[in-house]
Amino acid sequence: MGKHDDGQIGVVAALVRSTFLVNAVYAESAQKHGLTSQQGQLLCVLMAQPYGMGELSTMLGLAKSSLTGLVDRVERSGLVRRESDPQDLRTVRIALTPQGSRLAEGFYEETCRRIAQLPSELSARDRDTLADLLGRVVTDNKVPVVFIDHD
Amino acid sequence: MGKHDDGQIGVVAALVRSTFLVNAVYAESAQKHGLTSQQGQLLCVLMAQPYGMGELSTMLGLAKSSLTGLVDRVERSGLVRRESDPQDLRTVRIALTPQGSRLAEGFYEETCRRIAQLPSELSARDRDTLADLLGRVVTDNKVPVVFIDHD
DNA sequence: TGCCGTCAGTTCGCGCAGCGAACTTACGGC
DNA sequence: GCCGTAAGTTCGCTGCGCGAACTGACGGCA
Repeated sequence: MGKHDDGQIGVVAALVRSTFLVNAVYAESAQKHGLTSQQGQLLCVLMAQPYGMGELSTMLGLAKSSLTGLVDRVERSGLVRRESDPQDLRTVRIALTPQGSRLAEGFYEETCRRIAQLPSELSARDRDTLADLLGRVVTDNKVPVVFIDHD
Repeated sequence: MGKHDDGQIGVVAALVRSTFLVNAVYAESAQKHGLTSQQGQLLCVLMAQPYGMGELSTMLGLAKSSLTGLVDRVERSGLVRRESDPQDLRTVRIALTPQGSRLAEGFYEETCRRIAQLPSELSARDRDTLADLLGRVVTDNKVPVVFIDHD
């Protein structure tokens, strides 16, 4: 923690400030697609597969009641659908509509492009190292898969 | 971008997911001090020195009208004060009150501690490397100093 | 069969966050 | 002294997030 002799930033400040940066880029990209950050995040999670409200609540770290509203708004935009499970009438599965799927793809693609540009000054080798180290931090801390990798 | 052969995560996903992680830790730490993330961020910025509304607006990436409300709420809690500049009666300087300064110190200290724990599985050497690489990303992209390093 | 604890999700009321448009006041040049 | 401009505020709006209370369905168990 704290500055090093050579003026290098501490790992804590680096994490916080890069978070600030990614937040801004993410929000900006979402806005260009008519979404909020939270809505974009929801769509990205649903790209993998449909989930129930409880699962989404856990993955996104939100109270169930917060999720109801978020899904409501996104459903109202026609991007998502509540599907009921005939096996268990209590549960609901949130799935992307075709329109939502298209929008999610577009948002995901642009967001990836923008975020990929952030470390563009780094060498390919350094980017790999960064991905490795950050990836280990992420897995060590059991961060839910709120953003997937595609091949 | 995309997964590597060895299952390593891509740099984009690593950035997004670590951002998600830091956001959560930051919010949790703020909450323990009776703050929201945004209020905590404001206090951290003001730890360095007082700023005008316009400067804060730029640094935090918010509209001026958004800042008015944020400062209002924090001022109402007695953490911050609007000081008027006799040289230019239009401008206002936002400064921490003694109470706000104490709270900011406590919040900052705990947040640093928590965030420092995130890469605790990494070797000291790897943490340094991570700090270096992320620090370069941050400076390359001209992220405002929303979180400082102390020695 | 009927009851009851539990689980999934929603509703409600609240305060915070963020925005743009319109406004107020002060500064400073001419 | 006037006018363009700059700094902040106000207003009305939507979205976000929470906890407490509620509804309805499931499933065990007698």
